[in-house]
Amino acid sequence: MAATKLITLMKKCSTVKQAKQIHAHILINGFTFLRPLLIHRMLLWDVTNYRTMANYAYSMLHHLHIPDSFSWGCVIRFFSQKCLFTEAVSLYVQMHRTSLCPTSHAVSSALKSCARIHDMLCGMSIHGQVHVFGFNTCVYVQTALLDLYSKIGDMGTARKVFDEMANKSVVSWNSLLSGYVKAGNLDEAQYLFSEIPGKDVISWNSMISGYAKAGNVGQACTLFQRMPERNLSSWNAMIAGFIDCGSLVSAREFFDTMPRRNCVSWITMIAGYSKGGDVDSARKLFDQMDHKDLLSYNAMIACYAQNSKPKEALELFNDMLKQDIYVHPDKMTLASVISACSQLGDLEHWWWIESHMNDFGIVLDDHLATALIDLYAKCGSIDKAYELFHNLRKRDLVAYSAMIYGCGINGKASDAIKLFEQMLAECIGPNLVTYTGLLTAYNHAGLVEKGYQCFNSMKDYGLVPSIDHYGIMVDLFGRAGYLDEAYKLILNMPMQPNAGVWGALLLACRLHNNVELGEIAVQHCIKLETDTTGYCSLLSSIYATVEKWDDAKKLRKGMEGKDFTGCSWTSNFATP
DNA sequence: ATAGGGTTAG
Repeated sequence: MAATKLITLMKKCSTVKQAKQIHAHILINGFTFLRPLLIHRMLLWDVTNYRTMANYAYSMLHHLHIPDSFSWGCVIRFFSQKCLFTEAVSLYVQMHRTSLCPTSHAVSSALKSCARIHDMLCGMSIHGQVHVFGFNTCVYVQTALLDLYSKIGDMGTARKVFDEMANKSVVSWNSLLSGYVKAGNLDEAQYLFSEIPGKDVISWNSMISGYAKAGNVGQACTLFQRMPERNLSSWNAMIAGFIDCGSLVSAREFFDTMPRRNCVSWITMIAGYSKGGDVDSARKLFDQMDHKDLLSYNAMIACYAQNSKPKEALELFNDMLKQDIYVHPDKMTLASVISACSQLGDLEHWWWIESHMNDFGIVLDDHLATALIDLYAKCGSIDKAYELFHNLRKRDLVAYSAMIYGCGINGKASDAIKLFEQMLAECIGPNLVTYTGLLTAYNHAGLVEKGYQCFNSMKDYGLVPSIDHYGIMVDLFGRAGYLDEAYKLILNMPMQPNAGVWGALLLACRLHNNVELGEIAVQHCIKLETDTTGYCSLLSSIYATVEKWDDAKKLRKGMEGKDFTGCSWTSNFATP
């Protein structure tokens, strides 16, 4: 077959199977020079299974006897366009080892990929190569470089690259602008915005979301009305801005009036309802969506997981896997799903998912491992949790807090304290969640004095104890028999005590048979919660123990006909 | 090459 014929075939070919046939012909005829062209053509396809494509492109590259820089550039650009950033960077490194001179496509795509995965080590080394290979005047490469620094928030370097650029495009301006917006430097952004020659929609949109994120919705609205042309993103930026300011109603108004909507509009709105705790409205919107993509499923599943509806989260996850057009779950899906399993204490559901990890094409990363630490710890497998914790690449605040809490609920107070000290040594500042775990640990170990010291040390880190922290302290004092201290703590709380706090006191009164405080506590509990049978039964058993039969009788009469055996409150505080 | 969307701990 002639080379020209093969080139025509290449232009028509649209499946991997056809490409393989053409490739075979190329090999038979010895037209190796046609391989880069085939790769190039294939990568222009609009296909859904990028990973298969990417793997194939990669293997083609390695079948070339001497891969040329053009082919490398094509494949690297393809990977970065399809969001396979880690793969793109590793390809660039491989190419660099062959001592080929990269194309501008290769360099700019590699820089973009570094920016997305925050691989600054690689990014900066490519920065060095930019000078070596003489891309000082290439707008694409320089803009990608500027964008890299802009994205990680190093505005000084970003500005330096920008100032030294011989040619700037509107993209370069926008890149710098979005960096200032993200850094919250609105003054600089505003000044830059006024200087941009030939602003486009993206410049306007960046400025709008800058004002909206800073809480200045009024100014965002003004710009929105003044801008010469609006696109979908302009509307979406306004919706996101309203949601950031908590005005869900205005967000919904914009959502309803916009001329067209895309997935981003829907997801922004769903996430907004989720943050506001309005799960029903979120689900209603979700059901109205025509084409649900991965991100819309993720938003809805996360909505359930974050609003204490783990069963619904898992149900939706199962629905997602059963769709006609298969939606491939990703790491973010699993993070929410693991959180749901953890809330249910359902380790077996996770094991089922784990057995499908390869099918999903998901590799465990630190983020998922942290979610798993919480799951395993909650299910009592503290050793497995420790194993995951030790295998983390980097232990951050969330990982430490999850592990400390895990130790706390598993009665390993000394481990929790050790972890806390280790965390401080690594200069990671604790937050309220860390202290919840730590206080839980002291509570389970019954270490009253140390626990109280710990509670008082919160202010050293600028932390104000929440109602839950007070609840744990009341429980700790109360169980140890320091009922007066527990009561004093409640009276001195800076906020209104809730049923949980009074309930902890009531339980302590039951343990130590204190009628006076028990009556006070139960009165507050009844005032604060509708389902009060559990509280009453606790009080009644106090009466019974101290042989106040009349009071016990009276109380039981009041509860007649009510079933309090399955009361969730009593099981929450059940003694070990 | 730039804007607008979904992840983990109580």
